[in-house]
Amino acid sequence: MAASVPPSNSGLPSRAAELDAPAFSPLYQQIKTLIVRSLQAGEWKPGEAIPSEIDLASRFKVSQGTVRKAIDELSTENLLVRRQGKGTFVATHAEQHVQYRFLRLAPDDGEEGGAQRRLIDCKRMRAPADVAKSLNLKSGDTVVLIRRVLSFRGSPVVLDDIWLPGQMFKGLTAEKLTEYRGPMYRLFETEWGIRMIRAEEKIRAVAADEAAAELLQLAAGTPLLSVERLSLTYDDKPVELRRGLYNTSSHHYRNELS
Amino acid sequence: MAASVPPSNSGLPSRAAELDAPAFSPLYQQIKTLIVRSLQAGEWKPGEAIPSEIDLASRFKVSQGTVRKAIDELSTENLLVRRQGKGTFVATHAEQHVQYRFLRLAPDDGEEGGAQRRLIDCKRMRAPADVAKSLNLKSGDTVVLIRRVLSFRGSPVVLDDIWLPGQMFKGLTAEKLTEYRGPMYRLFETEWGIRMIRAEEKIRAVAADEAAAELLQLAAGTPLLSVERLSLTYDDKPVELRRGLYNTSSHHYRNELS
DNA sequence: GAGTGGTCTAGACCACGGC
DNA sequence: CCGTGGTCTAGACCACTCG
Repeated sequence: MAASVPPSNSGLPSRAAELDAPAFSPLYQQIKTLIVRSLQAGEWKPGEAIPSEIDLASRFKVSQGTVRKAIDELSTENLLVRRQGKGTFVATHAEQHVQYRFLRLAPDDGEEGGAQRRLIDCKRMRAPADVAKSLNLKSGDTVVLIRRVLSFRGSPVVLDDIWLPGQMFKGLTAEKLTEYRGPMYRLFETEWGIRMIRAEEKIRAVAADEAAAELLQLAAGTPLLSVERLSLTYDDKPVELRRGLYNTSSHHYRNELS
Repeated sequence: MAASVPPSNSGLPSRAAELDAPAFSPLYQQIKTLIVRSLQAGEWKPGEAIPSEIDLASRFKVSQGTVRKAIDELSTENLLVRRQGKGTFVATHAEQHVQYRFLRLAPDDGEEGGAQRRLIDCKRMRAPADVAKSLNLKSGDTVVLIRRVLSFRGSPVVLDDIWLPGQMFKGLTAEKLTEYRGPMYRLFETEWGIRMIRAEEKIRAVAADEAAAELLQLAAGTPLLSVERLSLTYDDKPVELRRGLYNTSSHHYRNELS
């Protein structure tokens, strides 16, 4: 970390031997990288507070303002959560102000109400080619397939097929899933230390096939929202492929554009 | 604008006579409001540069850092665009790095390729109740209804019904729409000074009815993505209701979650 | 070289939360 | 009361753009 005198870009990253590359990284960017490394290494766990800005500033030998800018960005990226007067905390999928941070489904009338989960299946198998490709696995690697249904006010609305790298999720069993109270992503954090940071979704309209129709209690051929979600952890490493079918007869997928 | 000495919240807004309200608004927030007012009033037009940070700082009698923070936020809200070495510019739907800033449809294979537009209809009428409600109009107010089809590589993919407040869009005719080259939102900016800032979408899966099926050249009953978009201008005032039907057989709606 | 945004620092003070 | 994040200032220097 460049000290007080000329901040002449003498930090850790950048300075790579790539010709004609910009190869300039501001100090606060380097601090960001260092903080993310610590998060990744588990130095501070989800829900815990990280050191205060002043502490971090002295640790990295930079001014508080520089640490502040780094934390600001990590905060807008939802890796950290600032709480005035209390401190800065590692973001978590539990106790998040909203449960189901990644589920964009909303009831047409306002009435929220929690979801009931029903586990249909949970097994280990060899990854199909397309799944392997999305998860950056070798074809033939083992994956966990979870199939489940979410119901709202008694009506089944979401059918999810969830694919996870078998290597990462050792000991994931149907029992663990059914026993656990709380969001699945919270279980992933506490049990395997895997945090979903962001996700990319591809959405289309499809007709319900026989299997889906039965599980969602509707007629085959009914139009359903198909939501394919690839969830990523630090460094944009993909760790979950989720294929959901949503019955949108009384719910909708909401999105904000800007 | 509070001068150099105690920045004791003596700005323009806040300080309202509302009891037990927080009633504290940081300086940079007040600056933000002032800048938005100028944008709204058309002091700087889309695509133009706004005054430099130093100029604005002296104009508002605050430090450059405070103006900077205000502009930073307006920039992440996509109202302004910063360009190092050149200045800060009013965001526009034209010449935006991507055309169709609000259209989240992507082809399944990477191949981009522009859209062909075909205008089906453009007429003025009394607003249906639901449309009036969404657009904050009185039922019976006149609205413009535009119906059009977007095609990619020759295949019709999107059928849009676009509802606009008649009062705001005086002189909008089918001719104007067909003549104009470039995104519709750009036309709205130049012709009526109306800028779409952000939008909210509700997405569901529906079956194609006869009319939609014919226009999109597919069988009735085919599952389609229904995208209802409410576009807002400054102050979150709704100015467009757009109901789109997307054929997602070779395209998908992409979304980023974080 | 002049002008613009971008980074970094140092220090003062304010608002909030909890002991 | 103290410690935390939040705001504001002032000034220095860097990187980018353009004439």
